[in-house]
Formats: sequence, structure tokens, C-alpha cells
Amino acid sequence: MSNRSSVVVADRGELPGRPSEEEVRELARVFGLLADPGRLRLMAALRECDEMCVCDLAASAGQSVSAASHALRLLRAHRVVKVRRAGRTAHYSLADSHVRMLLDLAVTHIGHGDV
Amino acid sequence: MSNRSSVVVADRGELPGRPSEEEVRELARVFGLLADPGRLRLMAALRECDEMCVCDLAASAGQSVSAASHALRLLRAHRVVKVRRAGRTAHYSLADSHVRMLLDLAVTHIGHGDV
DNA sequence: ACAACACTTGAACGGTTACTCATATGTTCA
DNA sequence: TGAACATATGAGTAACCGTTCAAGTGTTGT
Repeated sequence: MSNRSSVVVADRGELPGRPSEEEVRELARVFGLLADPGRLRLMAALRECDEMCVCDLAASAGQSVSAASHALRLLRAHRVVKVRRAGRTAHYSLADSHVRMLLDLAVTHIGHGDV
Repeated sequence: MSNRSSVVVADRGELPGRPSEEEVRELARVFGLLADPGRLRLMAALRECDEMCVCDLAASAGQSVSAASHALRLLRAHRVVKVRRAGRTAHYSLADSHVRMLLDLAVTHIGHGDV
């Protein structure tokens, strides 16, 4: 085995090749957001209900309003959820179809085979 | 807003509804595995090369053999990668098509819009 | 049998992170 | 204006995680 190998396999033009260092970090960050049961419950709720306010999300995910708010802040910062403010309530929803696809893929294939 | 709401939205029968508590935890665990740049680089490498030994994976991901081995151990434990042993080398590959789909989805949609 | 090799594993340490609690901001209604 | 409400945020702390280092297992070739 090549203990010092030619390593960086050149990007083949076709399907997006190996992601750049920056892309890897961003990807890791986003996956990290999905890596917490609390946040995942929040997103599972949003996956079903489209739009929910913080206190309902908190209740639905079984966490304090404060914890939910902190979590939603993170998710917002990375464009995983978006917020619509109306009066004193904030209505959260999944940011886009990619997020929904990711969740669907994950939820659908859990339990059968594996993720 | 209902500060104590009816909370648990009943599962609609159709598309897999809200995942169970156990499923949420498993999902979070798996996403957690993808949440590390090092592991993500390992998997990006496997996504291109199908099968690689530990030292090449380590080099490709820019980490020590030990770190790579630890990482692969975790990935293996959760069926994200699988290993084939031949002599003194271990050949790793992605465990199944779901993992590949997840990676493809992630890699493909990074940069355009967002994850 | 011995040395080099490919990989694994355990311990330990440093950084990150996800809560709680307390407090702040902004909104609605009387 | 003042009280109740919905959410946001800062500080602080406890738990988790990823790395390194050192040592261990099993394999190949001489």
C-alpha cells in the first residue's frame, strides 16, 4: 500500500467531483445542525406542519422555549429554516426544497436497511 | 399562541409521518457522523473511489492513520461504510446506496441555493 | 523467528456545543 | 401607560467529541 500516495484524485469533470475544503466545512456544519435530536424534532415538526410558531415548536419537540429559540437561531443562521414575523409571533418553516428532500430521504429510509 | 398546545400532531398514515423517538435518535447519530469535516472527506473520497485502504484514506483526508481509523470505526459501527479485509490491509467502501444518495444530494446541491 | 507493515485501540486532553437561568426587546390589549 | 405575552439573547456550565500519543493485534516476507 502506498503510505505516501498521490492522494488528491483529480476532479473528473462530470458529476460534481470532490467538494472543496470550504464546501466540506459548510456541509459538515449543516449536517451538524441535523445531528441533534432536539433540532431534528423541530425539523420533523416543520416537515409536517409547514409553518409553526416557537412555543408550539418547543412543545412539539419537548424542549423549553429558550432552547428552541437558540436552536432555531442556529438553523436560521445556516438557512435551514426561515422565519416570517407577524405581530409578536415568529412563524418558522423549512427554508427550501433541498432541506425537505434531505429530511424526506432520511426519514423514509430509516428503519429499512439503514440511512 | 397556545403556550400549552395539543402538541403531538397525530401521525397521518401516508408518507412516513413523524419519526419515533428512537428513530430520531438514530437519525441524529447518523447525521452526527456526517458532521465532521474529517469524516466527510473520508466519505467524499470513498464516493469517488469505491474502495480504499486506511492509509490512502487518511492521506486523502489529510489526517493521521490513527484518526482515520477511529473515524472509520464510528462509520462502520453505524453501517455507513463497510470493510473488506484482505491480508493486512482493510478496504473500506460506502455501505449502501442510501449513503451514496445522501452524499450525492449533499454534494450536488452545495453552492447552489444551499443544502 | 524477526522485522517491517497495516491497522486498531485506549487514555487523555482541549475545544466545541447544547442546555438553563436571567434578562432584554418588541408587540398587543386594556 | 402598564401588564401580559412571544421571542431573543448573553453568560455560565456540564457533557460530548475529535484529536494525538503510545501501545497492541495480526500479517507478510526473509
